[in-house]
Amino acid sequence: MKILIVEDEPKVASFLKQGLEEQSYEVTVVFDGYFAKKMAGENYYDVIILDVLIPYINGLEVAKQLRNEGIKTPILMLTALGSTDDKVVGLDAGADDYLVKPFEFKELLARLRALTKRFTDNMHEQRVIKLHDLELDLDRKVVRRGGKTIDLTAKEFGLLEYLLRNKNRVISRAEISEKVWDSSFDTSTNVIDVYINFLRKKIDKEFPTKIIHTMVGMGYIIKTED
Amino acid sequence: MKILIVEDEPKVASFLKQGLEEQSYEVTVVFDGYFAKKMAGENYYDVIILDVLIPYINGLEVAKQLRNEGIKTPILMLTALGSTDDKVVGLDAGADDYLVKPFEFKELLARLRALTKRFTDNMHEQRVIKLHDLELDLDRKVVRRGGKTIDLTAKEFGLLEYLLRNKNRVISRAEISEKVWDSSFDTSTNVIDVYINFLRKKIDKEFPTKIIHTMVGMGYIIKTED
DNA sequence: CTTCTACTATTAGTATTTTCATAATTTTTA
DNA sequence: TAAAAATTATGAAAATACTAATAGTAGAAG
Repeated sequence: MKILIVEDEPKVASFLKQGLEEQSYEVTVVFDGYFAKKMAGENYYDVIILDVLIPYINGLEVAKQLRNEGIKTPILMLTALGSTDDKVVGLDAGADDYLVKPFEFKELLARLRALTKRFTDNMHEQRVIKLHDLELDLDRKVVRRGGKTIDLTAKEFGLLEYLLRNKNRVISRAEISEKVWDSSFDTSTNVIDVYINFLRKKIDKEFPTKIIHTMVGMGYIIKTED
Repeated sequence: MKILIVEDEPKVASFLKQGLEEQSYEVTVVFDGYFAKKMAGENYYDVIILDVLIPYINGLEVAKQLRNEGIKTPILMLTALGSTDDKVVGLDAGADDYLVKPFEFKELLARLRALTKRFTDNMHEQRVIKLHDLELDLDRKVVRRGGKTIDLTAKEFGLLEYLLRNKNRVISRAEISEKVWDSSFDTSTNVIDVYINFLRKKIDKEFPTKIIHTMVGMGYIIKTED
């Protein structure tokens, strides 16, 4: 998540930068309106934190001009001026939110979350379960290992997903039968064994570190260490 | 522009209603969380103004539940509690903005403008969905690929739109049935398969790179790479 | 009335899942 | 420790499930 901070007071700027980086945002700081426009125009940011009182071009003007250029990055306006009129002007200039200094850092964080939420909602982050060098991609329904993409059938995928969600834990055949085949366990069949075999061929065979292990008399376990 | 106001204090409610109607918003007022959920679920609103302290289900819970249901209508949270923690909780519950009572009406208006702007801006930029050399034009309801304009029927278009909005993700027939046909999945029909076939004929057949892919036993996925 | 759309029915072909027989391995028993 | 028993692995065949493709029908739209 990339953030552009536009703030000329060094104290505030470094305080923000540090705090946000601790939350693992990628932070860029600029000190005046001129650079703010330039950076926002040339780079992509998830949010812009924009102080109103900055050199050259003030924050309101920066917001207005960015919007005119069609840049829709959410803007959180920051200022020492707390009157309603100031807020109204700021919001109408194109800001999406407005925060009055001094503010508590956790409120800033909450407002940032609110601003970026809509964005991340749409960009549904891809759901992936990882173990060692193996990736199970729940959206694309494929597995990747060592750079290679491996196709699995529906049952194979279902079985591997269940095992991965329960990695480092021995899973009995009865449990697998119930959760993956959703039926009570039937001793007269060895489908599970067969599918374990299928999985091994596809995801373990050509790799030195095996991840599927048999626990004789107990079931199977998925893990990396031997 | 339609607004839902959720506020149980009659004075505040009627003050808001009157003021907003003067600004030519269409206003609906409900007095408790139960009705709020019901109305927001069944009707379309551009913004919801949501008081925190309301009967039955409090505002925070209403916001949370609406978001869980996938309703993304901007929410402006309203409350007498002004502490930072309250704001943080409110914003994290799913609110897009937070206003502390008492507030000036023009600040409310400004924040409403900011909230609806963001929303309507998004609407306008999403008028064309692209993937590779395929364009889905939501205004003209046509598809273009390789310079050619392809006409689709309503159902074909609806299906392709849904798939494109979920590109790079395997979509099950159940999901398609629910979202495109809005009915629960019925195994006794193969409409979906047939429509996939229609789409393939129209948008994939004469092009080397296919974008509709079958994942046997799982559903369909739209993507370019093989 | 004709054309178009949404859908159903059916088929053949293919991919997947399961069963089964046998081999290999591990555990138990003597 | 060696043989027997139990458990698991594997390959191939059989059964089943799934999908593509096409033709046909009812009803809406023009």
